[in-house]
Amino acid sequence: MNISRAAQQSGLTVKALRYYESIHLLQPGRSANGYRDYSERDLETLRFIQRARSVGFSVEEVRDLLELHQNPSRRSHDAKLLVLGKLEHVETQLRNLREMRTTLRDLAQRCAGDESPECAILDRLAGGEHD
Amino acid sequence: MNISRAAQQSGLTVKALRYYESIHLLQPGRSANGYRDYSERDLETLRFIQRARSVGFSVEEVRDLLELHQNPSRRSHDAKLLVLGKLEHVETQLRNLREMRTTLRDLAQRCAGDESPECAILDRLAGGEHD
DNA sequence: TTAAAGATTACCGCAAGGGTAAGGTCAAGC
DNA sequence: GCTTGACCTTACCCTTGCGGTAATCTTTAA
Repeated sequence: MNISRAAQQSGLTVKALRYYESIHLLQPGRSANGYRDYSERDLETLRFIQRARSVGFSVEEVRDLLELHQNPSRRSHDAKLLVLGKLEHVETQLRNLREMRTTLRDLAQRCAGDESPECAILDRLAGGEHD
Repeated sequence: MNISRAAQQSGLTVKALRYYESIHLLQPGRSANGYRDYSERDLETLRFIQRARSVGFSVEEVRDLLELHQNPSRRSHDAKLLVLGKLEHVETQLRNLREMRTTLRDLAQRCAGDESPECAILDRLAGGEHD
């Protein structure tokens, strides 16, 4: 199957597939005309990659996951460690974003948002008094 | 004041200050020896930048905020729009991360995490049955 | 005097592809 | 046979926000 169909069937982009080949994450075969030729097995791998990426894993982490996936003598312990590590990372990001949200809400709430130049947002960012 | 002190006093890095100059966000003066020379006003601007960045604004958004800050005939409406836009963006990210967290927790919970190769995480990523 | 500390510019690198150019290939319609 | 359009190829630059390193001044302290 050619690249655009593989992209479509996996939920990835053509650019991404070519990129994954360039970093040796997934090497499809080639047809006689030089076109990339994705097998059914390649497609399953692409779907694996897509799912892992959508959960937040980096491409390098996906590489590790794929290796485990393809290794029959793996220990589920190792896969779980990757997931727990990512989970922790996600929770850290969540905390940071919640803090940002609080501050942004606070800023927005104090600003009239009218035609006047008087603006609590800018005052605060400038280090103005808090309350 | 020289660059390292300005960095220290603003909570930014020396590299960041040089970068901000290179993109014309803040142009400090120069001493006779060619060293950058940050004034007190520059320092306040740097602190403004630091606060805005820490709340999640991109450098280009900070540029807009600075412009408003320095424009006496601004309308607070414009500043508020920037904050509300950023708030929306942060909330979108929060939703995405919460979804990732749910999936990751689900994955972790189903995996024994022992010495066996049997692993629900890898099965799921491979498109295995759900429940 | 000399060595350490701090400054300068310049360039390469990251993540994860997106965008575009210049060109080969393939199938359909005339 | 010919052309057109859709699809494929490689190659190279762009993005964000700096971090790291090198080679080269300047200043400061011992």
